[in-house]
Amino acid sequence: MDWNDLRYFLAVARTGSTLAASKQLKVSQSTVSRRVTTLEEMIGVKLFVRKSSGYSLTPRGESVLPSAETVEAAVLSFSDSIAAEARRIAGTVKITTVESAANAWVVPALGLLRARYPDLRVEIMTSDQYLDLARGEADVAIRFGPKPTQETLIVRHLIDMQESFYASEELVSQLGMPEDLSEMIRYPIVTSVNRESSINKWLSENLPDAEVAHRLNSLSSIITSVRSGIGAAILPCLMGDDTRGLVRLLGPISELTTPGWMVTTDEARRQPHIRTVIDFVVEQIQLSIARRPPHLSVVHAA
Amino acid sequence: MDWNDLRYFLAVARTGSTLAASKQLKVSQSTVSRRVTTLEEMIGVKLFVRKSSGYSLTPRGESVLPSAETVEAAVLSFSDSIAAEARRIAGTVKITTVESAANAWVVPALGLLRARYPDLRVEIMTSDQYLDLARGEADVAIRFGPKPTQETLIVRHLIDMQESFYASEELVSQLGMPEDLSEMIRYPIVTSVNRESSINKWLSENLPDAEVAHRLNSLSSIITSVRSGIGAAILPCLMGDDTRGLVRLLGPISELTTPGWMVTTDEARRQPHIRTVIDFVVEQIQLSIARRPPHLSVVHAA
DNA sequence: AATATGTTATGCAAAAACGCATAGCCCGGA
DNA sequence: TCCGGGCTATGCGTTTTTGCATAACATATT
Repeated sequence: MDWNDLRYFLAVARTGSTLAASKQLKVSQSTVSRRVTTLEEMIGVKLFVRKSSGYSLTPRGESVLPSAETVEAAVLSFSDSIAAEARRIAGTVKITTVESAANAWVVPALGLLRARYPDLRVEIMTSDQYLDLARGEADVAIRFGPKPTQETLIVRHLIDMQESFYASEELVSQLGMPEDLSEMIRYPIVTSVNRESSINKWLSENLPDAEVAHRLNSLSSIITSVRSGIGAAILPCLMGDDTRGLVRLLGPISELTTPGWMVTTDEARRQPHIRTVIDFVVEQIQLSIARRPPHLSVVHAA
Repeated sequence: MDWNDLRYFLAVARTGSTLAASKQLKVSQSTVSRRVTTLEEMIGVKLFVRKSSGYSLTPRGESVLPSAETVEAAVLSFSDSIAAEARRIAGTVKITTVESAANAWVVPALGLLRARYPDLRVEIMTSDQYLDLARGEADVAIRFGPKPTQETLIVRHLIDMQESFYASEELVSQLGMPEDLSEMIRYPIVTSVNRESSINKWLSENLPDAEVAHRLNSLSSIITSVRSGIGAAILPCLMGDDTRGLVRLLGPISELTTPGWMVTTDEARRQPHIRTVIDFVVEQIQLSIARRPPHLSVVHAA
């Protein structure tokens, strides 16, 4: 016997028709009709009399209704016990990371997190500087670069952040999709003002003749300029892949791949609400990686 | 949330592995694995820790286990209340009908009837004579022929019993499948000894030149002789279609089609156990008609 | 009386679930 | 150290389930 069928039975018993029940259960009327029939066949009891004005309970149906309601109450209590547990997770968690990771991972996860743990608050502080976890400036950080080594920090490897060239679809159709790095000189480059950044260093080493059209000081403004077709830029795949209108030009640049880390302190990790957020965000990151379309999968450039 | 998933949760919690649970639930291991994962995603709680030695409950899983067991108990009690109701249906019911209907419908239904109503006994008396319902010689009769008219009897139309020519597959491959009635003269005929029977009358009118190879006095012996390849016979489709090795030669013979009736007395019908048997048998007959293969569907001969 | 609303059951195509087969992991015993 | 047994997860082809569209029917309303 199918336990789910009891829901259909209850809904039809209450609404008096498979059509009304289907709306309540948010399935099609045909499904309700068929599930109820299947249930009757399984248990060998006609529960309803079918008229063209609707379904009404037979005496036998009437007599088993309380039993079905007991099941429903038990399931509700099961759900409640989970929700109650979730409510015990409460408090505020401060997360710090760079703009791209925040937008790609943390912010999108917030909706589901809140649905699941209504009493949890998250504060996100995007910054290119490292906030000091030990001093309590934040509870959790997602950081990129070499693995943090301070003994007081608890570090968990997340994923490598890859960088790649991006340009607008329009620009690509004008200038043509480059086959290898040398062809990138066709593209004007938009990049950051910080000449010491690893991206700019890589550019001057590997693409010294490129025409740098503009230098901007924030990632989001670089993205905007790329979308508007001004030129190509090296962007984190995290952002480039999720930005409509942008096309990845070449594979990820292996030299610019940097590992990402979930960092926290032992003290913070002991607090249930912080731990909950960490686990949740890590899980969401794994999921978002898993459902990435195959053509954007993580492949190192040749 | 899927109520069924609670069963998978319980089974895995009890057996300690998806493989063992799958055997207990008689589904595949992959299904168990996937259902549990889906449940966890739905409720947003990791219920198990997965090791290659099996699944073991997390603290959260441990804490919701009692709730799930409550649901299970409620479902069990639901089933029990149905079984208990069925046990209240008890007694002996005497059914009389002809051999073909008994074998085709009543006997096959007995297994399921007994599973559903363990305290119900059925006695089947096949007879070509009508037993007297009013005198209590039987409680229910399935009869063929013109609609019974006695006022004291309650009559319900079942289905028309059709008759058709049958022969063994072997004989058909020798003599060839007849295209129309005239070609039936190729076949030796086996029929009943009773020259007044409607079948024999029809034969002498419609196939006067047929060679009657044998005359036998019981339907089952006629069938046996047809199966052994002695000749063709006009048989009820009910029996011919369900007998392995027999092939229907032409469409049903419309003149020989006789309506079938479920007959009982008002007094008998008032008794719950008799009524139960009637309803059950009628239902099974409808089902057996519904799942008849299309090439044997009820079509009148041209 | 015609019409609109609400209802059921069912054919058909799309979507989801399932089982099979398999690769990989871990642990205990030869 | 290697093998065997029990376990998990997952790709793939097949079966089952679902939703959509529809026809048929009853009921109330215009």
